[in-house]
Amino acid sequence: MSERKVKQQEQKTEHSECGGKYIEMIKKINDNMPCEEEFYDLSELFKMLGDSTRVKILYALSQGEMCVCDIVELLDVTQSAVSHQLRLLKQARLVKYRRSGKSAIYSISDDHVYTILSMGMEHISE
Amino acid sequence: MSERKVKQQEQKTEHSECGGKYIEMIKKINDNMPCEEEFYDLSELFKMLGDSTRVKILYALSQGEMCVCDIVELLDVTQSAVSHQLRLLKQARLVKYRRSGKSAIYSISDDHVYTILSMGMEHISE
DNA sequence: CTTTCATATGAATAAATGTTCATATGTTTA
DNA sequence: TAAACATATGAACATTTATTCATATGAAAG
Repeated sequence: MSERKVKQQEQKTEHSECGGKYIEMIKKINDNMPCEEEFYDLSELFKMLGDSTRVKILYALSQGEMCVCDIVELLDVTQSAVSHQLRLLKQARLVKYRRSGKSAIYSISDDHVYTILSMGMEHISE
Repeated sequence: MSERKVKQQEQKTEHSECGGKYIEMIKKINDNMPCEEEFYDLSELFKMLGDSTRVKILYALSQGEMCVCDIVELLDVTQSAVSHQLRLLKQARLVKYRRSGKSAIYSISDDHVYTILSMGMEHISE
C-alpha cells in the first residue's frame, strides 16, 4: 500500500464506502490503467502545447518551415524568448531544425503535432 | 508598430534581412493568423491536459463517470488535490458533474476531450 | 581577421501552478 | 439534532516556468 493511502487511513480509520456501487468497474479500470510513465509523458506533451508562445510558434510552423527571425517577426515575441521556446519544443521532439547559412530553419517534426493542434482548435470553436 | 518591435529596432537599428526569401509567405500567414484570444484559449485548453494528475483524472473519467472517492482510490492522490483539480477541469468545461446523495459524480463533458487524449497517447507511443 | 548578422544560452526575476493542511459545507443516518 | 461521511475551499508553501537582459557562439561578408 502506498504511503499516501496509509496517511489517508490514519486520518479516516477506515475505507470509504461510497465507491461500493462502482467497485467492480474501478478494479477493472485499475487493471488496464496506463503506467505512471505514460501519464507523465502524455502530460509533458500537452504541457508543451499549453503555452501561448509555443502554440503560436507551432501554428506558424504548421504553415511551413521557417527561420527564427521569421517567427520573431510573425509573432511579436523577443528573439530570445522564441529561441528558448524552440529549444524546449526541440527537446520534446515537436519540432526539428536544420542550419542553412546563418539561419536555423525550423519545422514541425511530425503530423501528429498538426493533428493535435487542429483537434484543439476545433474544440475551442464551440 | 508594437512596443516590442520598437524596442528591438532600438537595439538593431534596422530590420532583419534574413526573412527576405520567405517574406511573401510570412505576409500571407500573418493575414490568416488566428487572433490573440484564440491562441490563448487553445493554450489554456492544452494547459489543462498538461498535468499528470489532471490527465489521470480525465483518463479515469474517459472509462465512465465516477465519484470523487473513486478517483481518489484509483489514482493515489489526496482527496483535496483531486477536488482542486476537478474544479479547474470543471471551470475549463472539460468535465461536468451532478450530485447524487452525498457523492458528486463527475464525467467527461464532451467527445473532443476523449479524442484529444487519444491523439496524445498515440503520439507518445512512438 | 574583423565586422556584421542570426541564433543560442546562462542568470535573474517575476508570475503561475500544484499540493498540503486545516477546516468549511452539504448530505445522510442514527 | 448530533454524528458521520463526501466533497469543497482558503491560505501557505514550494516548485516550476516564461521572459528579459546581457552576452556568447557560429556563419558569412568585406
